Amino acid sequence: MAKVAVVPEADTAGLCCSSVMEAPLAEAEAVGLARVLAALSDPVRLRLLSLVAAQVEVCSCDLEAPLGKSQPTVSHHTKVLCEAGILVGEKRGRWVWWHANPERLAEIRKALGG
Amino acid sequence: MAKVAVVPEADTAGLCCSSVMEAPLAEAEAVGLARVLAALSDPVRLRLLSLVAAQVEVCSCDLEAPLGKSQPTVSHHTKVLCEAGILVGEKRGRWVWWHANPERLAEIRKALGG
DNA sequence: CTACTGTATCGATAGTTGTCAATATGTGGA
DNA sequence: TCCACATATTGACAACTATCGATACAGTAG
Repeated sequence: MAKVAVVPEADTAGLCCSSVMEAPLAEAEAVGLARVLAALSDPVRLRLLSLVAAQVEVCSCDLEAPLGKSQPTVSHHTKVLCEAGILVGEKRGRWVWWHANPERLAEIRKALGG
Repeated sequence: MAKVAVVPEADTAGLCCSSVMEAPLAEAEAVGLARVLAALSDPVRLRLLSLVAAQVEVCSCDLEAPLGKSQPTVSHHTKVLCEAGILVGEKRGRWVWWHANPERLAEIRKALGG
């Protein structure tokens, strides 16, 4: 192995083929979309995402202060966003650099009728 | 008063002026957006919304069977979606008719970088 | 007014989640 | 090797939520 690690495993599920506003959702589609939206339904995670998106990439250690949260809490939130495919992390040395995944956000908007 | 009642009170908060992807969110913006997204982060509510949106309007009593949930549970979910401004209810006689609020969905998509 | 019916609310319960202190893991430097 | 530091994980706790049975409320019809 010689690969730069992407920290937690992302849930790359394809959200849903059609939009919520078009046709009744199947149970599995609803569960998948709800999972991703749950990742976004927390104020700390939304602020975290906006902080990362505002710059090209941000180190975990630079998130604690602006968020006002402890290191384990920040780690927890980055993990949730990463597993939802919204954030992508890259470990370089001792640090993990996070950047947003705009395509995933586009998928979510599309599932919401965009 | 002689107005056809809109059942629960909708939270008409303006979500946020800018998108999550553009600039760091203020605490209040994050809380408001998170509240609305939390209303969408449940599989039952997503299916409920898709059922309502697929038709012009749907009566509460016609939701229990397709959702497979009890009447109090359906009532709970419609209330949550209504308070988030995503669903609008109109009481006519003994029935409540629900229809989707596409503008609210558009607001949400915009806040998500649309 | 009374009976019936659709909806909302209450109370209880099980499951989930955000938070942090403590600890473990991993990485680079001396 | 040993230390320092960035991050992840664990364990515990409080707060929240989805669910349903029981019940209250609000209209309609008789």
